[in-house]
Amino acid sequence: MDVLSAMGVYVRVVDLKSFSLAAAELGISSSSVSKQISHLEQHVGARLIQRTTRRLSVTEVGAAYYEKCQQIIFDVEDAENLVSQLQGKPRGVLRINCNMTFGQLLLAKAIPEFMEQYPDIQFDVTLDDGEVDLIRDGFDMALRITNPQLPDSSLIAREIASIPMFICASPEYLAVHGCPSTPEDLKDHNCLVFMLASNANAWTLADENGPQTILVNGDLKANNSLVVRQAVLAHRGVANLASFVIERFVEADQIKVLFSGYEPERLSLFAIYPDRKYMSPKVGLFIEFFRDWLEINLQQEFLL
Amino acid sequence: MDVLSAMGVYVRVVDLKSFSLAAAELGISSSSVSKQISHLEQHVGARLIQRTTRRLSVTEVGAAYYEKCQQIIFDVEDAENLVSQLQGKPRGVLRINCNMTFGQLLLAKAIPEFMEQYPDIQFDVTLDDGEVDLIRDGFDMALRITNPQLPDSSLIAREIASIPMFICASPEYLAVHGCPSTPEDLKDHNCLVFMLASNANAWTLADENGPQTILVNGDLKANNSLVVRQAVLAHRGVANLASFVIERFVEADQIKVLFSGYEPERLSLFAIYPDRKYMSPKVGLFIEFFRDWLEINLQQEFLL
DNA sequence: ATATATTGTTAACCAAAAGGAATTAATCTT
DNA sequence: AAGATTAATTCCTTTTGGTTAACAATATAT
Repeated sequence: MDVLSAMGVYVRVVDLKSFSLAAAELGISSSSVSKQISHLEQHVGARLIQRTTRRLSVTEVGAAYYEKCQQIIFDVEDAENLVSQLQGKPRGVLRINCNMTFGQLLLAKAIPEFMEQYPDIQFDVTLDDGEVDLIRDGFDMALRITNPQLPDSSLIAREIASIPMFICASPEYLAVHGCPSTPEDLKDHNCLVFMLASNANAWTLADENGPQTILVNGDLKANNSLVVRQAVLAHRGVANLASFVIERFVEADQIKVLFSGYEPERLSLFAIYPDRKYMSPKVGLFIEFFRDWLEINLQQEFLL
Repeated sequence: MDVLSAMGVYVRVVDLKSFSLAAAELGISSSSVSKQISHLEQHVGARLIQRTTRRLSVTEVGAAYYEKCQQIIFDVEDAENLVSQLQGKPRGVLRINCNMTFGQLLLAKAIPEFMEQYPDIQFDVTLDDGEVDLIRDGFDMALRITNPQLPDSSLIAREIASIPMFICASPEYLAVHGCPSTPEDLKDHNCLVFMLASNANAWTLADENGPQTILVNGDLKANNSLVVRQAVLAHRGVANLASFVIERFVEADQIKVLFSGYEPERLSLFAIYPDRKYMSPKVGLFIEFFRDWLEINLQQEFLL
């Protein structure tokens, strides 16, 4: 039996508390999962998971063994990273997680260029805006846009770009509703918010007197900034969107940037990766590449 | 591929610096070893061993990976020990190394009794008097008789018995050569030495005035105490032998114990095992058993 | 220098194990 | 009680790991 792969299966089963979910995630059949767990139990000489057809519970022994398995799998990866590092030839699959819209608009463009340069690296890209546990979900790294605050946990978060935000609206909307000139004026406008951060409708604007935060209201909240952008383009209201979301439309004069005297609080792009002794060279390499790529392709000053 | 077993093979190949020796030791063909190493190299994406048909050298990458593999294999065993421990059901093979004569005379008797009691434990016994590296040679534990001095290294050495030594000779020898009564008298006798410890011909005897050490000479040195005993039985001279080596013959009056006023320096029996977080219950169990067994079966006072 | 022995690699082949699909069994929900 | 969900089991196919034998390369002995 391949003990190591069985350990991997076991860990996923315990994580997901389900044979079938683990099977789906690992891309194998549930019968295979069942067999592997049985074999592993036979191998260690103890029942690891108490299972009825309907529910699983990890035994005391199983819980202790689970911890060990996690560590061992981690160490095996570490060893392979070490080799890869000493070897100087990055290889293998880079499993990357990224925010939805940023991924669609920027990461999606950067990856083919990177792959051109490093043909021995494969990509496995997952875009979503939910909470991610890198280790649990098996990602090598994540790209996350958040307020520039320090993320938690044992992960390393490296800020690789600062994302300018812009309060904006369509010319047509402004023609009808007027152009807000002070932050206070926003209270009288329909503010379309991209709702991910907990306080997405608190917009912070800074001028030479320092920052101020305005609570805004409107008739659309969406968890996807393209939905918000679409509403802006349909003249529905004012939004606070990232430069990369609107740049094309600003250049085409379909969207106007407001508040030239103020600067909305920027967001930060963090590259997040596990803190391991030997980082996979793939990860380091891609982060470097992407940082440089963004410096060229993220037109930070396109309308300041 | 079974990465873990390939790691095991790799470690042995590096240890022994030979594919064929590793194959022999692991009980598989050398072609299998060759394949596994190749697969492992392919898996990690680097050459681990630089090989001509005649000589091996571990690459820089291979050396680093070797360390990792050792640790991983160790940790996997540790995890299984942990399970076994929590489980309370000792299982599996106990690989034990022991001194030659002690093993033949005492360990050999104890093992069947132990197996009677714990039928789920198998034994793999190796007797020799050479230097042993538990980890390298894959033993779970060793039993070693030495002067009561602290052994080195990262191993745990637990003294489980004190072995009385006796200066002895056959009645026939004594009739011809006389009976030595002071340690100094030994200089005039043919002293047969069991030659393992570096200073085997320095015999230390203690009386109420404290210990004194005598350098003895004779015409036989052997690295096996049964050879020495045989010489004693053939009236060749005086020897310093462990109680368990001569007891049968003392009881049968074929060997006489000398120096009732003195006590030769005792040796200690150490149980030696790796210092791991989770000791295999097999090991602990057997040590306990054997200590108790020796207390009954090692007739420490049979002729004092 | 030539022959010989040793050692790792490769190829062909075989047995055993792993993996998948479909069926069965168990139990939770309604 | 019926239906739905989930793990176990069975049967079948594919893959892997292993062996033997022939081969290539390189020390050592003569």
